[in-house]
Amino acid sequence: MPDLPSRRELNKAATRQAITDASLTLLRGKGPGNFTVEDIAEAAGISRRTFFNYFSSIEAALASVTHGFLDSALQQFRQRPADEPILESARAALMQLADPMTVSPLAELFTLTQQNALLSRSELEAWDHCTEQIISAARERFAGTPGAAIDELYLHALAGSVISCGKAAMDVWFARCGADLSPASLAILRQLLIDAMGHLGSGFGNPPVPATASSATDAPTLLKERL
Amino acid sequence: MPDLPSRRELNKAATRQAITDASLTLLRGKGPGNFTVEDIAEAAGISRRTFFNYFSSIEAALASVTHGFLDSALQQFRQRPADEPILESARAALMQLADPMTVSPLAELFTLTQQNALLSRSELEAWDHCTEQIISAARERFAGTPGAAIDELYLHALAGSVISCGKAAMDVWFARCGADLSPASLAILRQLLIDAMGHLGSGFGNPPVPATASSATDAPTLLKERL
DNA sequence: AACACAAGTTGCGCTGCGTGCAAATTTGCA
DNA sequence: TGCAAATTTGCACGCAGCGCAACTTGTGTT
Repeated sequence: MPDLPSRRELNKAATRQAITDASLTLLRGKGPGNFTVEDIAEAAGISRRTFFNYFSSIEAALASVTHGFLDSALQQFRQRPADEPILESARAALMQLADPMTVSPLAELFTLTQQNALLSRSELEAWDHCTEQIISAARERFAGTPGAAIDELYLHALAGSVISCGKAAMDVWFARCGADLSPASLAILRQLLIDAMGHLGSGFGNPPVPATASSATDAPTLLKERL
Repeated sequence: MPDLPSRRELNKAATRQAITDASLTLLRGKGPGNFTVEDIAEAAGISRRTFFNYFSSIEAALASVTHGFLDSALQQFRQRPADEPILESARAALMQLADPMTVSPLAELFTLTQQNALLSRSELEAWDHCTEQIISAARERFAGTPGAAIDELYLHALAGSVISCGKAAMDVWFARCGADLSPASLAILRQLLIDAMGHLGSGFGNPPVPATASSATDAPTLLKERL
């Protein structure tokens, strides 16, 4: 099953890639809302109609970047040991986002998108889709434990909160560092992810600047999870 | 300022209301996607063009229900005492959702929407918009405290998680009770909101069924917040 | 009350989206 | 090689969304 890259599959993947590439190029060049599906089709070397065979809208084509990104994070989550605290699994999975190769496309989308409300729709959809998949993944994990009845509320609230914290870290990081992808910038993102999950793990019990000073930027609260 | 309902304001409010009413009626009658802006305009007694003076799309018109709902919740949050633990404020604000008059329109939207991916876009947008407003509200509150520098990450992560938990409670409640608005059903919603905020406040430290049994449906973990 | 001005509504026209359909083209398989 | 299935493409249609220029209605002034 993993080794069947038939000609059809390859072509489809290539076309799909060509579409998203063309979309991103046009987004860079003309800015959001200033190009049409026909422009994309022409740039990708296909017909307008074929575009719609792959994506239902321009936004959807661009959101495929986000989808790919979140899917890989989810993949990380799934292959975590089942006996690990679930927040720790989530943290580890989110951590993989700080890799330059992975985060780079998304960061660019952020730059070009954030001001524009139109595009953010599909982005929200992508994050929401990921939330649902996390719920499934977590449900499967807990299904392994025999006795316990599965608490759907727990699953939904947890998955939603984890995703929210990931998004919060990205938002703050982007507001702070812009499109900077330098190692220093990525280190900040990494730390923001850790801190966000830390806040979540401690029930948001430590409002801004807990006791003594020490700016939260340098040595924030470590992630000393309950195990 | 509160007492200037000029004729123009009243007309606009009435038209706006007429549009959303007509939209909801058509949604009920014909189902999502089976009616046009022109239909709405006709039912509301206005021109197609005027519709677009109020809303940029059908979804936006329907989402005004959600917006109104969340806005009132936000209003509750803002008028909470500033020295109250912030999670408690959020819990109290979300609690007001369990009121039949308030939750009824939203519950109906849920019934008609949930299966349909098209509409949920604007719903997500509404929740996201509310998140941003919570961030602002919380930022203002903390700005009252003199010494502390404001931790944007804390704000974003907190607001996002609170909203996620509210959404999670609504999702689970709806999956469990459907469109049932009976007192018993609303009691369940109320309890789900409490439980969700409880999970959040305890850092999701108690996975499904902590120690001994006792189904989480009957006597779930109470909200014994840190004060 | 008549006026002028601002605010809101409406009709018109245009571009572009999204989709059903059927013909044309490409790929998989025997 | 030739047939069947999958995929691409052109065509056409209805509708969304918006700019624009009249037109109507509310507001405040003399």
